[in-house]
Amino acid sequence: MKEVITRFAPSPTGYIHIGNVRSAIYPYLIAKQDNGKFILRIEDTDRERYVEGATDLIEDTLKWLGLDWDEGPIVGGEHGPYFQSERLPIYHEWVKKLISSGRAYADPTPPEKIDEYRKKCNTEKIPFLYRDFRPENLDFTFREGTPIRFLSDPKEREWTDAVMGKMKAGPEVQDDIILIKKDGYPTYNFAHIIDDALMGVTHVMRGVEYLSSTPNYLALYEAFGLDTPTLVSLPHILAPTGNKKLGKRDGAKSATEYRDDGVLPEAMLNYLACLGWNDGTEQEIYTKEELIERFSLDRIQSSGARYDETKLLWMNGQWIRKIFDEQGARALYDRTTNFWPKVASDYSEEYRLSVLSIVYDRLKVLSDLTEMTEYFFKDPEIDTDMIKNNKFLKKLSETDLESLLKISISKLSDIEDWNPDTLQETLNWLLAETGRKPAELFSLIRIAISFAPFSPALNLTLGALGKEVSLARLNAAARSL
RNA sequence: GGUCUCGUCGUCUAGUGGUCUAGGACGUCUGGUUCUCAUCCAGAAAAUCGCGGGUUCGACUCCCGCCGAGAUCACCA
Repeated sequence: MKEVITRFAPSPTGYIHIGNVRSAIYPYLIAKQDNGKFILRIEDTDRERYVEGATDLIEDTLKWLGLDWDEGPIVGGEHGPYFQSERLPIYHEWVKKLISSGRAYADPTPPEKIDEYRKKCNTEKIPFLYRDFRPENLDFTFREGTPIRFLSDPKEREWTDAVMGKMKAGPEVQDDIILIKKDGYPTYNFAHIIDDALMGVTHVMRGVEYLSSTPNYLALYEAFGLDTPTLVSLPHILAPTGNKKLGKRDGAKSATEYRDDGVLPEAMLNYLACLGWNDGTEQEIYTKEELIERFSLDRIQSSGARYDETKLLWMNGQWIRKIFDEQGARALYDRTTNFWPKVASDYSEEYRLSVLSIVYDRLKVLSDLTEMTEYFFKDPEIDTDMIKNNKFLKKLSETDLESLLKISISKLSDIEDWNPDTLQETLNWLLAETGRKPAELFSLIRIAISFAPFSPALNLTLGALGKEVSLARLNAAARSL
């Protein structure tokens, strides 16, 4: 058995949105499972749609997700170059082979003429096939500036798709496809076949939209005498609404946007891998290593799967907690660098770490940190309405509130070893002494020190804030009443 | 229009003829965890398995037809 070699072959036409990264994940997974190779190839044969910088975006995305490629841009490899635009001589050499065996011809027919043929077929309601309009005396010479077409041999074809199963197609879908465009660049249809063969690719994975053109690819493999790789059609990821595949028009974000919002690559990989695939167990959270071990082509769903950001976010929360619990606070902290509020930079790393340790379990995305932790780094703006309108506090009089705060301040001031445990003891004592319900006393203190809609457990929040800051804020709140 | 693909809770899915009065997860709702938010825990609602025929003692599972949705028919990939 040959080693598994797969590739991800995007076009540098802009950022790759999440609907497309799955077709990088799956090939990566099966290559690694087999200890094989994963290749990155840039299909930049459309010079009009080429976008400067798009290749960097693609590379960033793969790197972020941990999908390291064994061959391709940056890392090189024995089958390069990995940009199709640098492989023109190769395509020309191969197309010449086809021409000399009489299976490809130069076609000078202008596009306008072809459009005419097409329109004619449309009005007559018959399928348009270029081979029906093929010039009479075929020109079997390679010439610059003239498109080269494949001379098709339409017939019944059968093949197996790893996801879709047994497939067959009749001659009515096979045609004289363009191999080399007028500008000398190859078409996707032709280039990918040559590249995959030369690079030893064993599994071709791509979206289902290529299923219809597969018979043409089969004809090409046959004409070249090349082995057909295992073909794998990946169903579309559907937009949140409607039944169309997820695209940029639906606001599909790039993977890197999610990164910038504080989605962990582990969560993204996990979510996308399990969108349309499962291992048959009830497990939901998978590490990359587990995915590599468990992934199998035959369990890829054959129907499209809807993209559900809510579930991605849930999974991200799971991963945030998993990393904290299994790898420690420090490991999670290292991921949070870009997400703290600006003022946090005035504080020590140790302090930020202690804040993270008490808020991490309520983060959905790391960027929640920005708003969620502001009061740990900056005295909050006092908003007495927040106290007065609180559902537990609004029935208390101002004097009640004031005396509650006073006794709390004085008792808390007595704490010598300020830590969550001693704080809890004192809080409990205050509860007993004042006869107040936790809802009343705790709400008051919590609001007074944070003026935020929510905070971690009171003793933890006070503990992190420290004695000095906590008391100062309580005093300030008391004065404002 | 031709060709092809797909069709189980709102969503992702389990399910390969009886163990399915259809299981899990997200989301939703209800409780619990000394206040809040979140986590966590417990529980609830939620799918006549697209529809109609067959085959069979028995069908979500097999066959046929229909319907619905999508893809494709470029010198784009």
